[in-house]
Amino acid sequence: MIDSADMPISAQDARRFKSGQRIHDAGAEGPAWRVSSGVVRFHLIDESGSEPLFAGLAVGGEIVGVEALLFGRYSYRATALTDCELSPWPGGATTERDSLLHALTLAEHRAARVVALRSGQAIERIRRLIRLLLPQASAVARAELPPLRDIAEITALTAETVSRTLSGLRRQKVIEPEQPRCGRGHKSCLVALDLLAAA
Amino acid sequence: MIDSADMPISAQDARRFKSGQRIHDAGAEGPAWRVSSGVVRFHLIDESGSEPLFAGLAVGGEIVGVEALLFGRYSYRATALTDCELSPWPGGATTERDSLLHALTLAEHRAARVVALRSGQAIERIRRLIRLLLPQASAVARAELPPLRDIAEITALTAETVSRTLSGLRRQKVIEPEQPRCGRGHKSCLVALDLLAAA
DNA sequence: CGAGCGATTGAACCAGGTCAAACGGGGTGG
DNA sequence: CCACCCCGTTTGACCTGGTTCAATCGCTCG
Repeated sequence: MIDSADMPISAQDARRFKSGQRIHDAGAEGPAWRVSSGVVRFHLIDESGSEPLFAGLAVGGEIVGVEALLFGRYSYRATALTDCELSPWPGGATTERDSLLHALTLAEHRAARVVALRSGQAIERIRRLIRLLLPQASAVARAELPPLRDIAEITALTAETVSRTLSGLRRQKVIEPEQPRCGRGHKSCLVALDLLAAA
Repeated sequence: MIDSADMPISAQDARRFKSGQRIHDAGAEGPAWRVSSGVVRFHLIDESGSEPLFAGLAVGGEIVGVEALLFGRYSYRATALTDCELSPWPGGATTERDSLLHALTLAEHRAARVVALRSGQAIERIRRLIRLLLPQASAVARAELPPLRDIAEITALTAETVSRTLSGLRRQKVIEPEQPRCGRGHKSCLVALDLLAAA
């Protein structure tokens, strides 16, 4: 009612997270969320105290944290891979049944997506990930890349390999430097899609 | 009514598929299914005519082919990785809402599972896959492995590497030979779990 | 300015890929 | 019944893409 004029439906209590920010932690309580934009990354917290394992990605439209609706607690840690916006789910006006089925359909694609990000040579994996990070569709687009160690974790490569691969892409003018080196605030180079189609 | 005496609830029209058998094809019409036992493998049929790409696995309890409920057609090809049993979904007595939420929760784990199968060294991947193929829980268990090329595809290795790795495991008595070499009917070696815990 | 952290770059190494050959069992046809 | 073929598996030799280890750079923040 109050401020929902130009927002997507039922986004009144949307929450925004900046790249790298924690969304929820494994074992914590909270609602399920619908991703309205951006990319969310999941971690499986290993019981044996070792560091969290990459466990998946969710993109716009998908639901995260459903298990909390059934069991009361999240199973995974979720962090924002890119800046993103989430709203509590289910929410608003959609028919619940269709909403659920749609969510389930999207969830089926999640596995295929991460598989693709770990298939083929380093350069193919990274191109696919960059594509995923770009705002959909548009033939030429820009996006800010996450820290190399995150890219490495998702693609099952090392940060060094990612760096070398990105350098190659930069040399071929597939992506633009724009911030070649980084300091504390993790921001990496921007990307131009152009040639990326040939993945 | 004829043969449903000792079957699980709502499994009247369960269908059994033998390892390697096609369950449904991308673009075909049909119901969604619930996997009651066994492991189902998905393929994404590449539009450009190349061979199908591995796109995920579903295990007991999960729902496959939901997209057909919304769009009328399957998005993936599904084949039986192990002998398995499916029944049309939704079916029977469960509260539909809970059933959907549960399905959605399981779907969230699918991505984590395939990621794990493509993480770490060859031997770890294969151990994880074997674990997945074994009937749950039981400390010592047996299962028949799929053809090496299937294992290779799932773990993002080559059939040669899989063969060498399995030979190693056989040498270490982690798995048992039982059918070391194979002919036309693809049946591979059987497995004993015992040492598999140390994955 | 100095510390800290991520990115970059180089050099050596190795796990796994690639190519090729041989094997073995089941199925098929004679 | 036997010979042959097909196909998945096994094994070897070699090669390479990516990892590992380590040094350096650059930016940001204190």
